[in-house]
Amino acid sequence: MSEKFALNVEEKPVTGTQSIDRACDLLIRVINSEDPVTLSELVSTTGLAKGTTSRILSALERSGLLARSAFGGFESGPVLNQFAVRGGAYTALIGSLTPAMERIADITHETVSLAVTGHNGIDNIAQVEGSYLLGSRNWVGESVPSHCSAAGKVLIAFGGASAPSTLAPRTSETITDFATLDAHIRNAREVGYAVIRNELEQGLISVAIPVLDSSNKAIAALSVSGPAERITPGDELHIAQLMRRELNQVQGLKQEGAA
Amino acid sequence: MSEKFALNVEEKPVTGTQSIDRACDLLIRVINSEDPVTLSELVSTTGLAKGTTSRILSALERSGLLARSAFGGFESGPVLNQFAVRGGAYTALIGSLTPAMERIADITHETVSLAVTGHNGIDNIAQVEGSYLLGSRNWVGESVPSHCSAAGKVLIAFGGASAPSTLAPRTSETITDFATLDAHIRNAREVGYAVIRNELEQGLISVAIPVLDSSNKAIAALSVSGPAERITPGDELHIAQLMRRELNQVQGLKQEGAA
DNA sequence: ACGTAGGTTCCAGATTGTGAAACTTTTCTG
DNA sequence: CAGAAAAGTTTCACAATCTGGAACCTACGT
Repeated sequence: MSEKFALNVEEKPVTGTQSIDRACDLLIRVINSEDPVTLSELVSTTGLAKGTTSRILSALERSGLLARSAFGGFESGPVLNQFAVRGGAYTALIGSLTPAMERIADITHETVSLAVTGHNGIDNIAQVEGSYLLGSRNWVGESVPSHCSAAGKVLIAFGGASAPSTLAPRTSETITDFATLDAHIRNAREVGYAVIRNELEQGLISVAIPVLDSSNKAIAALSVSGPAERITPGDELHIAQLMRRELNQVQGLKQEGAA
Repeated sequence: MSEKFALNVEEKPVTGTQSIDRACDLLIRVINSEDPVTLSELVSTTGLAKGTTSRILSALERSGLLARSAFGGFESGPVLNQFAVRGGAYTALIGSLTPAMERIADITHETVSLAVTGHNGIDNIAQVEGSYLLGSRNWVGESVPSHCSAAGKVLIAFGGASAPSTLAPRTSETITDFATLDAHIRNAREVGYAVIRNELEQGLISVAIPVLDSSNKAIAALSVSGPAERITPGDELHIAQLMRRELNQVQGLKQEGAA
């Protein structure tokens, strides 16, 4: 269960859904874009035929998933915006962990983040700011590769995510070989927490622990992040223990996974 | 622009997107459902073939739009959940109006709501509770038909929504003929606000004003709701004026529509 | 008024999606 | 714990559906 980092290059052809795959791709491109995206932009980035793209986007608009902004260009439609105000599936998790995150931020004065396994990396879904002026900006809604994120390492270590198939470097210290990553994962599994030091961004340290369900599988990761000047290697264990202590006081967490 | 209530029964055949339409329909059914939905449930409610449904749902899952819950059944996937934590497209609007809504709730002690035109009716996207114990429950994330909603009437009156094609009754006092609805709309356009009295639910009164963009088109509706015992016909004008006064103090609203 | 870019519609053709049935897996039930 | 039933997946031949190039519209900008 841990030796194998065999590249998941199982080339499943997956046939019978060309148009739906294209529609999903277009939909995701639009909703992940900050600003409205025009038809032409989508045509050139996807390489699809203009007519095809127009037809698919019209179908998505007709269903209410997308909408056309007043100034031309597509953006998320009423159906998805309404879904967003309802809060999506992470609301319960965020709600139950926010008090603990606030206490950790109070004590450490550093930024505390909550992350889950996303479709393409690790997704940050909540964040509580510490009191230091020098701290992380708000990265809620963003994704990072799992191999250069402390949250990613614990999620992999505790069965909440699978190892990435490629290890793209972000800094000179990013882990780029599977043996080293494996070592980090094994270590995380033993000590119960994981760390990144300069692996995502120069000077950024992050310590993460897993949030486990009733079967001890990670459903999320809690982390504290700050500059290398403040978080020394000697602090890592203490931060992890603090997080674990606060997390243990959260009620009803173990039920979440089994509900 | 106001005489015509001609039923929009333009039977556009719309061809060339059967599979995408089906995929959108399935996706929306899943994300609008409170609990995870199983394949069989979707097969029986949509009438699609089992194999087809399975294939489409797999494609949606592969893209990350849907996910399979631990106990079987489909639910919103990481891509959409991540979209939700980012807040969707209504965040800016809600953020700029919340202070005004809170002031209105302070003064009236009633529930204040914000609604926009949705894909299928009027969507409630934000709500501030008044201090009365007897008040509306939280209906953020829910939709109501436009003809029996005060917000719906002003949205129609000020070009933010089109009149519905059918007038389904909700109570004995729901407007069910187009002539009466037209009269209400015209009146709303003249006086600048709209009211429902027992038209959505017995005993529920609601007064709404439009939130206008730079071209005086309604982009949303602000409303105060409460029981008939407290909100008398004589109060309606005062409530509308109060809302207008508070809304006029909101900065930067007129720009929103033109941004 | 003219030209250009952005977007929609059309249409013949074949690639793609379809659904019934076979097959596998999971969940009841006695 | 077997045996049955329900739930879900895969297969396959067929043709209906989707495709993409080109023609056709707008709506700007000059």
